[in-house]
Amino acid sequence: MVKPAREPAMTDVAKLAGVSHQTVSRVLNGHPNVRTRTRIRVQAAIEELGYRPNRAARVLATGTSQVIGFVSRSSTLFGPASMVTALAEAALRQGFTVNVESIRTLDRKPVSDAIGRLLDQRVAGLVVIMPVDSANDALDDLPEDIPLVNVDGDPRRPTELVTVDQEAGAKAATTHLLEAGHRTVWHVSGPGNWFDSQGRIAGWQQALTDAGADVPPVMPGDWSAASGYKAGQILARMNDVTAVFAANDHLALGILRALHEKGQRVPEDVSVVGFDDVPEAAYFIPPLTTIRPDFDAVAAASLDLLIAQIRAGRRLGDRRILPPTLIKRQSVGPPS
Amino acid sequence: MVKPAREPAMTDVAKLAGVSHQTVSRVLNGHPNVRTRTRIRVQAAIEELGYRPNRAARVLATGTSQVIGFVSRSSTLFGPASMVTALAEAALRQGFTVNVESIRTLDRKPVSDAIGRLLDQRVAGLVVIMPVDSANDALDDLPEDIPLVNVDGDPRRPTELVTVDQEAGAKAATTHLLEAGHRTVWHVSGPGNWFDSQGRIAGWQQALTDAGADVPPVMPGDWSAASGYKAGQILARMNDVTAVFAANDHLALGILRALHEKGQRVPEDVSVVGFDDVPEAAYFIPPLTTIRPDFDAVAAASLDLLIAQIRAGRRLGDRRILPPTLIKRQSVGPPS
DNA sequence: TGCGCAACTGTTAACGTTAATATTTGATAG
DNA sequence: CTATCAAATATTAACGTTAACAGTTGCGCA
Repeated sequence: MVKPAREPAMTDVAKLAGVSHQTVSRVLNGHPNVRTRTRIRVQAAIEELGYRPNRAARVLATGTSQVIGFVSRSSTLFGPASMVTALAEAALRQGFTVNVESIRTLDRKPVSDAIGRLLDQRVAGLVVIMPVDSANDALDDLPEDIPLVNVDGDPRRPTELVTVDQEAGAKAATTHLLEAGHRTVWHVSGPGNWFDSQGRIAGWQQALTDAGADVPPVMPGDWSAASGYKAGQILARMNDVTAVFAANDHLALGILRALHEKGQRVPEDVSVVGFDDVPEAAYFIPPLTTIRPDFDAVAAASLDLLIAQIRAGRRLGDRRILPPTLIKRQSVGPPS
Repeated sequence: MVKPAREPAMTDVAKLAGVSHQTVSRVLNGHPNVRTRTRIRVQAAIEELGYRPNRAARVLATGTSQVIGFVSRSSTLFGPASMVTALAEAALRQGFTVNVESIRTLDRKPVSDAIGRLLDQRVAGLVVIMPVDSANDALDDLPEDIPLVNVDGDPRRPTELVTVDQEAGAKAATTHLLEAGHRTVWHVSGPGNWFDSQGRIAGWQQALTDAGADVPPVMPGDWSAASGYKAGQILARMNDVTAVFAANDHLALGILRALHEKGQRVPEDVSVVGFDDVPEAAYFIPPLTTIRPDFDAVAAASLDLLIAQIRAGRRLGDRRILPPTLIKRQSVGPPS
């Protein structure tokens, strides 16, 4: 008579293999000092019973899991959305799994709660995307010793940080436009409370002042094509605008459309550069010159830093600033 | 002397409150038959110690967790990417958390492995996005009684299914074009092994035959703007093409660009309709008429079905086919 | 043949919950 | 005042692992 009511546990395997459950545990965890013959017998028993170790029991016994907690604002923004899957995949390669807490707003309270829920599950470490100030504050509530990587966080904060070099990217974009012969470059920015926005504004300003060019006022946007479109309508009316650096590709898309509607040709009348290199950017009208951050590299670096901390059992204060690449397409040309 | 080495456990709370740990458990789980006075005392003790229950122990004791497993191909496609966050958020509202297994390919083996890892963690249920056949097969390996919802899966398979009504959407798109006066409508499709593609092709054909219109050959694409561009170049060369239904917005973007390059105006010379209503679609040149599926609703429905199963303790065979909406913009007009 | 020591294996006790069962308390009816 | 019974609380035993330690083998060497 079979009794399939309960899933096989370690003791069942042990009985079948004629060893103690501890030996099964040793085989499972690759401990040395197990005779090859017994190892094989145990593995056969595992196979035969279709035994799978119970994670919860392991977590309880060891006090830690092979799970990484991930906190981010729920969003269909290209960057964050790519991060979830890239991270989950990178984690898998290292034998970890990812638990996602997706929150609506980046205020301190919800972020704190989300982190709390993850800690309750004894996650081995945390990767958080905290691109604005309010969210970063929540990190103060954390215990000191939990491994943590902050993606796109406050560069001034002394946590482990992984981020794209926003300033370098913005500089490259701006310089590229100046080198094409433009006297100055306008900028349509992201939301002011995002560190990414701040970095891109800083890089743009830097490039302009380095070149001795005028620094026009920042046109504020919010990452959306809609806000790019609004800014674009204003820019299209001013006849001294020949070059625009948009803080991301969607803003650029809105700008392209506004320029098109006002009869301004790109790049003949106005040159445009974006940021992100979304997969569609190459098919905008015209194909968009843009800055490409490597999101896979960000995910991989985040995981590297996190796993190093997990191994070390403490924070390491490491950080990675990844340089983005300028992708030249047809939206940039000399001024006419 | 304080000993903060160990985190407070239920017994610590019990001691402080002067009750047994079982009473603490009862308070925590909202069981009846606890005197108000003791409840308050226990809660005070919990507060004072900063006690947080250990999930792993609970999972071990109950045999189930408040975690939902999510399996999907790692991808930055708009649909799937939106689903992760939408689902995580919906889950949170119901007191669940989401564990993501993101895999590179939808072959049977990796899908099976991913599901296995989730089962090891005793997830309460599974939400899987299995838009192609090979992946669906992996579902056969599952135990019968684990709650499961299949998003975008095989409509012919007898699992709980949540999906957008692809046929209805495609029909609406095609009919909209026919009603604008076009004699027929061309279709640039998604990859042939996706159920979504199949449904959209079927709906498009149906609408055409219902209207007694010619059914042109399907132009195959792969969801990418690049493949849309290629198809668009071919379409632009044929002078009897006046209307195109693209299987998604990115394909449509590529088509728009190809038409633009060949000097074909949209919508004067050719009308185009997309599918998905990505946030940028309203800023294409021209703004794209498209079909909008409600991804939040898909996520919410998935969770509803899953939770119903979890409560019932078995599969229920329920399914939800959600109707999408036609969003009219400026890429459609009468033939000239 | 037996000694010693490493290699291997087994035994027992955690880990922190919930479930099942036992006990105490307190109110109510007689 | 007590018997009864429900409500409230306590006790004990799982759940399935790993850790710590104890015990047993077997081999090389004297």
